[in-house]
Amino acid sequence: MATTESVDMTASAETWAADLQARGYRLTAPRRAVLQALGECQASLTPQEILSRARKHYAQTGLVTVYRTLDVLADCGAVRKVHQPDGCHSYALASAGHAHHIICEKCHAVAEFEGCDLESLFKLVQRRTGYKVQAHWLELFGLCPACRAAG
Amino acid sequence: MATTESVDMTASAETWAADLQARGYRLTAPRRAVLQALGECQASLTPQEILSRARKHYAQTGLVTVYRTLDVLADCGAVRKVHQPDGCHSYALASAGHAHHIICEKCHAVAEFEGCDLESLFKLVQRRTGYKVQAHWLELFGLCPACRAAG
DNA sequence: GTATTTGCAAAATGTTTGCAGCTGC
DNA sequence: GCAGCTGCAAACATTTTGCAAATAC
Repeated sequence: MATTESVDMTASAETWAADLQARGYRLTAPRRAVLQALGECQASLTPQEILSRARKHYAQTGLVTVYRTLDVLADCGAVRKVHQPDGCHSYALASAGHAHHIICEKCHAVAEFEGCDLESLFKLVQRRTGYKVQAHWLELFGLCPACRAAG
Repeated sequence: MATTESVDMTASAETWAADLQARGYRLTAPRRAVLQALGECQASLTPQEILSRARKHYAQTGLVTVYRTLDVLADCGAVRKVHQPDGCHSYALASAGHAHHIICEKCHAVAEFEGCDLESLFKLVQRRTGYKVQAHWLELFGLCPACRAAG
């Protein structure tokens, strides 16, 4: 029903909303709606999906604003683009810090994990290829607990 | 000019060409041109870039055919889509087997490496998140030997 | 009060499809 | 010779841009 403001915003959505303001961005109704849409869904969403979910919170939201909001959120590190073999046009709300995704191949739910210890791998690759490793990107695919249970 | 056949095709391009035929696909001039374009370039290429390089080998090549050839090659496992933070619209010729990419952030050269030992990480993630890990995807970013030397 | 943000329409970009003619096998 | 392949043009989907009205602060 959204009585007034950030009512029933998930914790992470609320945190990022504050972050947005701290950076001098204005906290508008559409932006709040996008954050809520992303926050209440544990799967990654395409801009279109974000739009339709955001409209449940703020009906006049436009697709263009979704794109622009995603830009702003990416700038703050609040969203990550989720890359999947069959397409990389979906976004998920990020938690703070360096993290990786594990994505359910069935329902596309996304979970994050940290603490990847890849240092020894980097050393090996560096020795083999001659490249200097500066960044990395790791995504896992599998089945989430719910889909495992379902069958 | 292309005297007759697979003149000056790189080794891997030639291997994949044979593979294509073995699978019942026809080995046509445009397909050969696309394979050559990918084979002689160690960086990942967008469809547009592939087109212009392929035209050096077979001038009438069309963009549509590049897309269709990439589909066919992907079906054979001959190309991999290279995902980068700033876009995932480029392709690179693959070597056989499970492999990962390391991509130069400066010149976009791509090298492959194998032998990622991530089993222990998978176990950890599985325990922490409850997901069953089925596949993974790892890409490293850094500087290739040439760009390192260049400063 | 003002600079930022919005939504619409339109443009730009990237990819796919329909179809008649060409070509590898 | 014939199925598979090609190139063109056109359709389609997705993302970006221009601009006047709306709104957060």
